[in-house]
Amino acid sequence: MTRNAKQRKTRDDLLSAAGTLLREVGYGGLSTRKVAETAGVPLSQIHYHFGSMQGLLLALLEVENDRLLDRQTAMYESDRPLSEKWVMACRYLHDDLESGYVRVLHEMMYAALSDVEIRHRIQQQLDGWKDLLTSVAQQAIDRYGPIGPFTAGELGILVGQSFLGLETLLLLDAVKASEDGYNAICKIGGLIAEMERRAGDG
Amino acid sequence: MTRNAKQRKTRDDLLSAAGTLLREVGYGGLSTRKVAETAGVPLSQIHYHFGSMQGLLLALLEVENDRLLDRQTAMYESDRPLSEKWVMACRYLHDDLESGYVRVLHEMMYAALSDVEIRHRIQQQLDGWKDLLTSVAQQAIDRYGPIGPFTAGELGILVGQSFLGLETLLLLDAVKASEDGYNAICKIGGLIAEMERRAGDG
DNA sequence: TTCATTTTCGGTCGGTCGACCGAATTAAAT
DNA sequence: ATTTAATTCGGTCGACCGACCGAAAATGAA
Repeated sequence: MTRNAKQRKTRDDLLSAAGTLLREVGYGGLSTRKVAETAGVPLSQIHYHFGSMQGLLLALLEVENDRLLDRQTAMYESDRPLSEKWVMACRYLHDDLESGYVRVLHEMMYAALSDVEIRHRIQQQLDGWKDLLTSVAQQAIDRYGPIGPFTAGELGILVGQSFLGLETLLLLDAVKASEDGYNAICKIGGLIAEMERRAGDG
Repeated sequence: MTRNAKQRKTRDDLLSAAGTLLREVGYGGLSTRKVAETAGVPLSQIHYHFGSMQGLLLALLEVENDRLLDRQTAMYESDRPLSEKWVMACRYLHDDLESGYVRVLHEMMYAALSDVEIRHRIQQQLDGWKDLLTSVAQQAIDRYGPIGPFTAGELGILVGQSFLGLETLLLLDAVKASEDGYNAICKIGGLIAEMERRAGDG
């Protein structure tokens, strides 16, 4: 293994360990020592590679969010009907919840409440999600005409914040609420399918 | 001041101080000493009145949530048209955000991710919100007929999780997103008004 | 007043935290 | 082979944490 490869491995191990711990013990339960121990690397490597605990978390945030946003973007760029894309998005939600990614991202959002640098990053990434969902909504409006009184931006965000809120419910294991929440979101896919059928291109 | 009154004052001061600090420095920035200092009472009073830091937080959670849920319940029980109630709900959201209550409740939700006792409380309270919103949705369905393919429970949660997600965006100062989010939520009130007009009882 | 109970108080305990340091090790350059 | 720089490592620093203690004060009953 070359020097650079080894260096990168240590870096990745630290990022991976931070993600694992974030899922297991949450943001408040994180510590440099636990991360280093979980990664199986010396404590000092955290400061060497990321400068500080915050630096590590910022890097982790970027890695995790890019992963999700890229996948979602690719999915929406495929040329399936929108209703199928919606079903895929619902399935992604389910998968990401099981894998722990949702937990990681939400932990970072809470970290953002008390850390301006993390907040700025989160804001940029939320902008990315808004742009994606808005463009999807715009395509739907272009094809099927206006949807209620909403602009594409409003529609995109309405969808986004519904998913966001549902994620919160699911993370909290609010069973009574989250079941209906997931069903409601899924049924919206049915509404989209109906819209496609009326336009004759389902 | 009687003995009980003084005792209650100390208790309330601690709860109020915990809320203040939760708004200012977040859950992670809390400490028994800061709370005691902010409240202007000795450190040991926290353990005397609440047994532990967690006990204090559970009490705070109850106080803050009851306040909001009671107000919202009373508002929905008034006999204004639903569209007006919706506008009120949007105004409450705005007020609660400015006052910091939203921040406190969301900080507690974050804490709930890593603390089972807090999580159980949060779950109970989310159930309370679901019940309220579901009954409102049920009334609307009774009066105006089915709304899309949604049950009352699904509709209530759909609304609830949209507000929840919007709160997250607003807390994070995700300006680009939250403006459209707030507008979209408000416009739903317009849709409700239209529904009322069609039924001839707006 | 005397006494028992509740409440308040300052102080301290063991423990964990993030940050940092200087020595040791490794890899590349000459 | 020797030098130089990059990287790894164990260990330690001061700061802060929640929990707890025993003494002291306040309170109400006798």
